[in-house]
Amino acid sequence: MPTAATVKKGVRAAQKEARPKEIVEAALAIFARDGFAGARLEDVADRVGISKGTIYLYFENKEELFKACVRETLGSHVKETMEMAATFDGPTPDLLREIVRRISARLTQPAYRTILLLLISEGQRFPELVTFYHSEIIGPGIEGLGGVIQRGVDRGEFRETGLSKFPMMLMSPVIASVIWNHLFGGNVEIDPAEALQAHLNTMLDGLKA
Amino acid sequence: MPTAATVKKGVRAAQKEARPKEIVEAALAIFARDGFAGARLEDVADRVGISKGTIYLYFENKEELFKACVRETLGSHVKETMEMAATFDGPTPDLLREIVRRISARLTQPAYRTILLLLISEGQRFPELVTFYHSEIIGPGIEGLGGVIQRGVDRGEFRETGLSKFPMMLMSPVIASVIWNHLFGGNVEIDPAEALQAHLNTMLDGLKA
Amino acid sequence: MPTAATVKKGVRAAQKEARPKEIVEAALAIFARDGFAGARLEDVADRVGISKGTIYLYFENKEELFKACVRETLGSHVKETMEMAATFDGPTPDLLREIVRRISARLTQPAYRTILLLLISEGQRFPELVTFYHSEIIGPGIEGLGGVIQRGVDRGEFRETGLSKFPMMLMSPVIASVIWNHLFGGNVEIDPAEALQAHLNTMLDGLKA
Amino acid sequence: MPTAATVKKGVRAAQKEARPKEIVEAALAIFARDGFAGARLEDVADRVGISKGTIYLYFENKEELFKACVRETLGSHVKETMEMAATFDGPTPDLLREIVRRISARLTQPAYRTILLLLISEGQRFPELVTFYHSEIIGPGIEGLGGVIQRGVDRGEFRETGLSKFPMMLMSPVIASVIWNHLFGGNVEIDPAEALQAHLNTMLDGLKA
DNA sequence: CATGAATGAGCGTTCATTCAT
DNA sequence: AATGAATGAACGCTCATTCAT
Repeated sequence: MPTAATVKKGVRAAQKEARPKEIVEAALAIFARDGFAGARLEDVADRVGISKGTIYLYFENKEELFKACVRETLGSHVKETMEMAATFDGPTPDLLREIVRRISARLTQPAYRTILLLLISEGQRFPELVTFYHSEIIGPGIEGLGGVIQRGVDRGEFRETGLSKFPMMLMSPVIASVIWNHLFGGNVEIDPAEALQAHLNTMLDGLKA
Repeated sequence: MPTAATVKKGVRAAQKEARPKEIVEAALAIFARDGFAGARLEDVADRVGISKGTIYLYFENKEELFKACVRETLGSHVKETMEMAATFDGPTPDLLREIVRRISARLTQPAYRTILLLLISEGQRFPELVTFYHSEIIGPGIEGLGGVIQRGVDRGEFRETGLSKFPMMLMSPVIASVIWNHLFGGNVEIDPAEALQAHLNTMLDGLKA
Repeated sequence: MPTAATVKKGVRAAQKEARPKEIVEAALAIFARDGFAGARLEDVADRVGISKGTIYLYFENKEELFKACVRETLGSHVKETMEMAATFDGPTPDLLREIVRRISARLTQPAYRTILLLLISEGQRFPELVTFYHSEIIGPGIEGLGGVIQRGVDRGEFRETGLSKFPMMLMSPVIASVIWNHLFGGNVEIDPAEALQAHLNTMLDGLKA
Repeated sequence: MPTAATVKKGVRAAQKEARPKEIVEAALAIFARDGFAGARLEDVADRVGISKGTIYLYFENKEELFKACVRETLGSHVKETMEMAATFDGPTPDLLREIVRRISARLTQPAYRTILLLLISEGQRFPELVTFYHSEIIGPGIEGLGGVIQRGVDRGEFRETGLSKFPMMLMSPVIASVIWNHLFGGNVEIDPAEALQAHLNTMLDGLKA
């Protein structure tokens, strides 16, 4: 039976456990707006409603906070998608569309987009993050997409084209439109899904055996 | 034939005239490495072999120096390419290949790549640069590529596809590969020309009427 | 009787509350010695025994610190003196002596002298301070002194003289002697009180009806 | 017969001789506006229409330039006035009025006012200037005025008052009104001559035997 | 656990001064 | 004599980080 004290403690404990996530979320917003060097930890603290010092109870320093932002957001979605692909049982074009759609959906989520853009900007300064990103996301992604294209060729659905060498290029319209919207969003917004659709349509026609 | 006097004068004058370009080149390297906020003007100065104060003889402040870097590097190459396209007289696929090849060649020049990446990172903080970039490069580029695709459709060489709505997506593999190499260059380098080639081959097949 | 806790808290709180005054005092000394432009905030910090950055926890910038010095020191003494004058009930010469003595006492306090001299030096760069000074000190002072002279004339104690037009000129020997001592103090010090006495004696004789 | 060359040389020589005075005049204006520390030599150079470096052909450094400004402007007017006084042959009040009027006229000349204010602001940093000022202007002035007052007492025109001890206090309304106008000139301008007149009238009545 | 006052290293910018021309 | 490009020391201000409470 929880006493008043233990209840309080429970609230506190819950708060304490939620803190890192709160901080990471706030930090993500500030890093997105100001870049790594330009971001001020005070702005992060203000956004969470805590004091600057508190951040240091959960993260060693600014750099570690940044890394946590990236690691936390990335997750292992691609791996799961690829596992799905392995058991897929239908025409390869449909499979390809589904895979690309999934990755694209992920890439265009606000938090993920932010991370993508931050990795582009700050990647050089955080090689371990890039390595992490590569091993978690990019490597499996390439392998998976490559496998699917090969499946299409093997099943006589696709011609043999240079694309098998650069399967990640299938994602290029999504990446390009994310960047496009980030830069020129104010003027002409591109719908990444639509751009991707158009791109895929053309590509799949081009790939057709 | 220059006299001693003109030579002497020339040395001074030449040095002075060369300064801004030297500084911009050095700044470009430092900005590329450290970002705008992270860059130290002292590093720029050291790279040129001058003192920090000298930078201020040529640029009002850090921000103006950054803008100068962008403006200087961008130039008006796209416009010229598009003017070429207007007078081209042959099969549209060939024209498209040539245009994309040219833009791609430009985009993959080291200085230009740097600017591209810097615009992605810092564009939010320099809206006028983005506007400038849009009006000098992107606007004409879209218009030009769109016209060429339309030309193909008009001449019965291309089918009508969604691509006419997003002509800039033709460049997406180049942009994606530039970013790819920037991030993962250490691991798996993509040759943008080759990636582009593969992409174009597939696309043009897909576009074929 | 304060418990250990309140004492502890008190020490902190007291320290924090005392900081602005400490800084202002130190700044006053440095500004007096070096002028506004010549003063170094590091000297101010050293004088208080804090670090440069700490000043910025209490004052927005050098200019605001300077303004705070002036505002803090000026106060509203003149107004109070003038209110006293309104209820005075005796011969006007005695009243005039008392008023001038009071203002003089204030003007010759070290901090006040410093401010007076700083206003002379830097007033042009801080028009709002001058306006503040005028409205707090000078305006009421003129009005008050003028009223007292008029009182003397009305009561048949003073002749009508040009002095009614420039009542602040009654203070001129004090101002002049403050400046005199500031400049030549090392050589021949003037006792402002004595100078004022001599001046007033002569003036009051001259004013006598 | 001067050739074109010698004429040119003559012009140059004249120019060269005029330079220091030009520079001092410009410097005076800048020092008056910005104070010693705040003044920029480039502003001085711009005002003359020369380059920064040229100043150093005529003055060792900023400090010497400042000193030159003061020394050049001060001159020895007081001494001459006092010599006049020695041969004056009429009622002492008239003599006193004349002397004070002369000094006052000098003190209110723009250049001289500027110097007076600069000495007040910067005197502490330039003790030798203060000494110079004292020996050239103040010392003779005190002695002269004191002598005149004594003359009045000796001739039975003045009473013995404390003023003989502080003869420079006779000038206090002029000094005070110069400062007054410097600070509050925008609001209520005082005519130093008129203020002096009023002051003298009262004083001389008060001094009357 | 949380605070926030304090630190101090660091950077952008200025400007008196120098010196090759 | 005059220039003006270049220097470099200095200073205002910021902010990640620490630590006593």
